[in-house]
Amino acid sequence: MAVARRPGAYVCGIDAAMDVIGGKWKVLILWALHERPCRFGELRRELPGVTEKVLASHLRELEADGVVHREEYDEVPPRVEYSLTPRGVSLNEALAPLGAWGRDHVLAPAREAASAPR
Amino acid sequence: MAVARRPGAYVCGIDAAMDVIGGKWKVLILWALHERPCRFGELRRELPGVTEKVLASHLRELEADGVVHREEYDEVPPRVEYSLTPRGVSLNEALAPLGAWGRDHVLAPAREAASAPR
DNA sequence: CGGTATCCTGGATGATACTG
DNA sequence: CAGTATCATCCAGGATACCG
Repeated sequence: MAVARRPGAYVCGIDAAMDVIGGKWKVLILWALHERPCRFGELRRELPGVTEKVLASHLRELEADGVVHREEYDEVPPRVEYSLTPRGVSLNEALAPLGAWGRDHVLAPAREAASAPR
Repeated sequence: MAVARRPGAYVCGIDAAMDVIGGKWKVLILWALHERPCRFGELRRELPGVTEKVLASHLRELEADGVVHREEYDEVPPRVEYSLTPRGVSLNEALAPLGAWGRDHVLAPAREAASAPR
């Protein structure tokens, strides 16, 4: 993924968007920030298993893609807060149908067609 | 990605869905099949740059996830046709807003809010 | 607290050749 | 035509350590 927004070569909008959310933790970061702005340490706790390096790298990419805003407070101790930009909010909204699909078709195995709702 | 549908451990529907469409070419395969059923060789031509191995592997995973149907005709020469299942169609529909977002926010650089981002 | 700097590994992807 | 088999490569992601 590195820095999303590869030079040209997008076939359609979907793979362009995939390039923005293509990191392993990116949609989860967006999901967490969707609920409220978070500090670095908070995000780390929200995403069990992510390393600092990867979290920092994903945040920088999301910032470069204009979906995450980074607000740095020049205090001691240092404080940085991440939040969604309007673009990030709209991305999250565009992701919602996909989330619903995943819930219905991946997370809820049975109870799809019209039979045996457990 | 291997075989999407990792054992548990999904935080929300979105990353579950991401696991299904997480291959480099998967959304493009879905996009191509959305227009019409395709044979293996057709798909290969639709996706310039994909190798046979990766295409076959992605197709098998999409089939295992129930979004692609594989119809094998026992003829000479051999013929196999891939198409979307109803589940695949709904996945594609869930992907549409994301595609629209990518078009508006990644492919079309300017002309967004009312100013000049980037 | 909020990172950066290195080094490293595994899995996804690619190239090529071969088969039913 | 529609793959499979093998080998090579690339790089996102992870582990660890250190810095302002």
